[in-house]
This record gives sequence, C-alpha cells and structure tokens, in this order.
Amino acid sequence: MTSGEFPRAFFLRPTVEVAKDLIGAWIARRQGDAWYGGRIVETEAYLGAADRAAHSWAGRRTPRNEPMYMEGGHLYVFMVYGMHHCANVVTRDPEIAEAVLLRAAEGPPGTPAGLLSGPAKLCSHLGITSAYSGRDLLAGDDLRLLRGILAPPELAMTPRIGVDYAGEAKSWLLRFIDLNSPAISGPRRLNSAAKILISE
DNA sequence: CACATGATCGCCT
DNA sequence: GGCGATCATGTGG
Repeated sequence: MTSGEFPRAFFLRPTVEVAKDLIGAWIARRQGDAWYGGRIVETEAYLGAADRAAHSWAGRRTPRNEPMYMEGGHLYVFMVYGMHHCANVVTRDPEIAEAVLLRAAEGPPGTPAGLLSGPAKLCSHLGITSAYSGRDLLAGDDLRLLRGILAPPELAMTPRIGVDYAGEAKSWLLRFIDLNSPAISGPRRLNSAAKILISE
C-alpha cells in the first residue's frame, strides 16, 4: 500500500468500495503548524436514493444535504441531535448522492483511548463542524485524507448503527470495521446480529 | 455487558 | 411540531 493523497478517481468509485478502502486510511487535521488525526477504523456506506437511511433517500435534496450531490471527494457534514456533528466523504459522480460516514479512528499512541471512537467524537476532537460541509478534500490545506501506510486491515461488515427507522435498509451490511482495532465505536459491537468476514 | 434515558436544536414536512 | 447517521451517565444482571 502506498502513501499519499487519494486521487479524485478514488472517490468516484462505487461507494461500498470507497467505504472499505477508507479503513486503514488516515484523516489529518491541521492546527497551526501541527497535524492531528488518526487511522480510520470504522465507516458506513450510504447509498443515495434507494437507501432509506440516507439523507438523500428517494431523491431528497435540501440545503443541508446539497454536498451529497457534489462530485466525489467533497465533504458532507451535518448536525444531529442538536449538538453533535457527523462527517461524510461524498462519493461517485455529481448528482449521485452517496457518501461514506467516518465513524471511528485510532489516535496515535499516547492519545486517550476512545477519543475518536464515534462519528461525533471524531468530529468534535478534530474540529470538524458544519463549516466544512461542501468543502473539497482535494483542495483544502487543513483537512486531508491520506492512504494508509500499514498492512491492510482485516475487515468485517455489519448492519449500520442508529438507523432502526430505515425499514429494510437497517439490516443492510454497510458498516465496515477493522477487526483488530480497539477503537471501534460502541460496546464491542461485533457480537450483534449479522457479522461477516471479508477476504481481502 | 445490556439496556434506558436525557440533553438540545437545526432541519424538514 | 417531531425527530434524529450521538453520547454520557445511570441502573440492573
């Protein structure tokens, strides 16, 4: 696995592929001269108009989710529960409103365990707010995604978290985790219903 | 560990 | 008006 920035084409691929391949990638945030961040260990795919759990379900298009309709590689950040933010990487071509939710990352050694374990905690501690919604990840200079430099992770897939309202889509296996990471969100969320190993 | 609850407000119907 | 792509805390087993 090589290191460095992802090219635009990476984000234009099928959303599930992007969600898988972002496991093991790094998210980096600049604060002055220093960079902070972590290794992404948990993502979820949101599949646009056909996906009842997605904000773009049934073609919904509002000021809030407008970034989902942008070209892959942009950021879609929204607020939930009036107090938390969630960050998504938009995928595919313009007008195809799909995205990958960044759910958890592992901080460098020495950082408190669980600091980035959860979509809202990740945003909070990396300072990602609604101000970043609609931004192009390939254009900014203070928030970047970088290819992983470690061995490819062992992946598992499970249903997504917190989408019980989504009918049939709630059981779709669109959550991807690094099996060996201690930083997965929630209380050892593996043992619930469906879990499948993926052979890389 | 599993589950339940409250906080809190922007966004959409 | 109602409802979350969450989290911290509290209870009980």
